[in-house]
Amino acid sequence: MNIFDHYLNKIILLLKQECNNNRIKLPSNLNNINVEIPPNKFNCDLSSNVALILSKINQQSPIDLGNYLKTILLKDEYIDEIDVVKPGFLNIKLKRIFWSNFVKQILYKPDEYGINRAEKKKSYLIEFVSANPTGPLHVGHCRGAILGDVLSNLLLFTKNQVTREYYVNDHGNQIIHFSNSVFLRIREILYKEKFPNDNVDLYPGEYLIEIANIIINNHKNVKFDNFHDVSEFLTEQSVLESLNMIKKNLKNLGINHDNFVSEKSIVLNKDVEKVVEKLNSKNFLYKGKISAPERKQSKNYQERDQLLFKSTDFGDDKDRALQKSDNSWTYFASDAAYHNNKLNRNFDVLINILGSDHTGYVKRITSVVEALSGEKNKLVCKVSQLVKLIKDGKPFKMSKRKGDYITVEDLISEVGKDATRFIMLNRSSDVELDFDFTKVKEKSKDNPVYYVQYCYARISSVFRNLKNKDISINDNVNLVYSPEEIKVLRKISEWPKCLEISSQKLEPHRLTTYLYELSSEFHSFWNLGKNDKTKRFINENNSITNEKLFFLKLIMIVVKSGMRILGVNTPEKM
RNA sequence: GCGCCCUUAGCUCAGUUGGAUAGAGCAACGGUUUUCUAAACCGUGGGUCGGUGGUUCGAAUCCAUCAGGGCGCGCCA
Repeated sequence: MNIFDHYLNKIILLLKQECNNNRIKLPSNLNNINVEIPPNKFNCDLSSNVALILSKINQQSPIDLGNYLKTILLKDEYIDEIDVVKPGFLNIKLKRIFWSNFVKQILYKPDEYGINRAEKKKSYLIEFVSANPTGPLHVGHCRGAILGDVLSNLLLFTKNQVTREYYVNDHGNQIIHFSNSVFLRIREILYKEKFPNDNVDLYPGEYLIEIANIIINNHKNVKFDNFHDVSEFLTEQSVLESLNMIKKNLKNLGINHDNFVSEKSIVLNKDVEKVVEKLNSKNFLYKGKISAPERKQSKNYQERDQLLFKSTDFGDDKDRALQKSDNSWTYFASDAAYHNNKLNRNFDVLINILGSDHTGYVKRITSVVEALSGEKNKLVCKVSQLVKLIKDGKPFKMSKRKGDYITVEDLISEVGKDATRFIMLNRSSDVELDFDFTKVKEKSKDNPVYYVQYCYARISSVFRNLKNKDISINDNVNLVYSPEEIKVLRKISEWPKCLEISSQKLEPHRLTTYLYELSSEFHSFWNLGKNDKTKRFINENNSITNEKLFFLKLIMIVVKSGMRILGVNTPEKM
């Protein structure tokens, strides 16, 4: 249960009663009234702005109104005291019996904690990674991949339906260049023909040699004399082998997609023609010219009539081309077809995770989805900003042209899956992220991954050292918690709120922040036991009180489920 | 020139969707281990929330505008 929502509802109910009895006036909109986490210094459990919101309409000062509301709220069986503070906040302190019930309630249904059953559940399609099948994943793909995966976990945890999808761009010029590169590598291996290093269209990466070797070994009877003769076969095989590499990378990152949708199959199925027809019938297409880009370098731009989609109707800067000069479809056209395909599958919400280099693409694709579906926020695009790699205090850049970029494989073998996932989510996706190899590998409190894992390991060690640990929960047990323990319980009580905001805003980085804070509260409490034996978990009889046992279990539940959503392990020993 | 993102302590960043005296970590300095894991804890110092104007009981948060940084900007995918 979310105690903040719970008390907000209680307060609103009481206000309505007071209003019916003509003792106070209420505005038509009560949405601004809230019950929040109080700032740390106040030592209370809940905080509400009711008096501030209602003071105007009731023509009373917030403090006076607050004092009146206080007398009403104190009738609640679990409210211990209320302070009316400066501008007019009500700071509410709950009785110890409340915390006793709170703990028991979670332990009755540990798997349910944090899930808002009242909330409307939706079905989501999350498209993420969708890197071109022209080689293994590199660090640049990593952040978006983890973001999409954890977002999926999060929405699933809160009982929504989620489909994880990868769009395979196995069609178009890039793929031709790619399979041509594989062809030349095959020639290099078989006939010692030198691979041309000066052609910018070709893919220079070393992994192409690997792919070439696999294809040679699997198809010994195929002759690689002329690219055009084998191009179809070779493209298929090259894409297949790249996808195998990518899937292996994803697996090592702990990511599993439900679907891989092929662009080629969309094109061959004439889905592009269908979507063009659909857009045309809705009057969103026309033949016309678009202006040259405003950038200084592009001087040799030639205007010509082409088939355009009216994305400016939806707020885009310019209308967008669907056909190239050779009358083949643009990437945008086939992507429109793919999104139409998504819409036909009847999801409530579509989410695309994109890298920052695709920001310019967001408007046209949301526009076309709006045009096709008639719904404004049907497609939500989350853009994740760049990752800056740092090693030994110095940034190091990767360059795709030279083919010497850092792969996901390098990353994982260097710092491990857990640290990679946690650190990639340690910041809001809206800001650039420093990924410092030396720091991420560090095993100390400076490294948030270990800090949270260590919290779990410490709790596990208590259970290892205990003899009697199976005390069953009982309605009649009244758990009496100390102020220090209640401090930790308050943090526990914020968990459902954290989950709710994270899933509403699609911001999983809030989980890492929360887990770090919870761990910090726990470590502080742990260290109190150094000076005060009564604060230790295991007492002289090598046993544990109900309070402490349940307290530990609670923290374990939250840390474990939080880390599960992040896809990070919680080892019992460190 | 246009679009998106960012600007908060010396550094890296949170900030509960407009609230209270703005919070962490790092770095600096000082302390804590006969005791459940010191991969930890406690304390001290550190701020014009990029600038300016506006909206209101109240702004880091919303609006306008300016400045600085990042990413992108024909039919490449």
